[in-house]
Amino acid sequence: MAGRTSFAPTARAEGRRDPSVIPVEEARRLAQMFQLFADSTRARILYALLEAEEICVNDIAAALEVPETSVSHALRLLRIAGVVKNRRAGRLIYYSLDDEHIRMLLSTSREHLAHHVR
Amino acid sequence: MAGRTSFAPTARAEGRRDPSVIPVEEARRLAQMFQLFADSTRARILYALLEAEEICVNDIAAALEVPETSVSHALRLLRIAGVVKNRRAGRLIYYSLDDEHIRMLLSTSREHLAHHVR
DNA sequence: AAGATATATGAACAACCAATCATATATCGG
DNA sequence: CCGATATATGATTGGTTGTTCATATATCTT
Repeated sequence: MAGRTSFAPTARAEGRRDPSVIPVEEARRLAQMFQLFADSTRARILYALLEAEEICVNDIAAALEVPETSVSHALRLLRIAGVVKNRRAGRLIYYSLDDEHIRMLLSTSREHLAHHVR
Repeated sequence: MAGRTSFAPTARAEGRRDPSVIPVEEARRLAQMFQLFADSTRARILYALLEAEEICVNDIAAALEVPETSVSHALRLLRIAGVVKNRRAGRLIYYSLDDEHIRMLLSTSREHLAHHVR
């Protein structure tokens, strides 16, 4: 998969130590997780859940003005990945963020963007 | 762009308040930023920078065993987005993470994955 | 100045993915 | 049980994007 790779000594030859490299498999899973956040619809859903604690599918669709089917597909991916969880209440299914890391991640990201005025 | 949207009253009709919705434009920029993390190569680069503080292009390429040209393309995107910064030292160009939010974001994400054993 | 090293950039192509449409399942009310 | 509501899922498809190859630019050495 990797093509030609450069092994020319550069700064390492000057006495710096190698950076410890994250295992490829872990990087792949991290990237996969970020991919979930890398979509406007899913991002809007996640930030809606960050502020509302718990919302059902149709209310998300209505609030974001996005077709229910899109929301459902989006939630499915997020659910499978363990980013959101749900609970059924009759016909309604309420979604919420799965854990504290996700919440922190979302707010940190929003803060970064706020402070990083380009 | 949005197709048919459901406006059927569900939980909202039962007295819950609307979730405050993140502005579409802000969501778009957040998603765009997450997109940068959503690639194995870029993720590996970012985590390498998280641990090594500062590395030059060739050393990244060597450490990750990825062609230099890929690393360069990856760094370009990250640089434009303000995720990493660089400094030239002769022929070498050292890259590092741009700010503290990025660092926190990266470690939080890794922690989430560690705690979330699927 | 010429060659070597380090990095950047442009273009093209294959792989991936979100939106959509159609349909399926589950729960409620009557 | 039947229609309506709420949500889920499968398939298709147009658009996006990472990798690669080729080439360009910048700096150092001699």
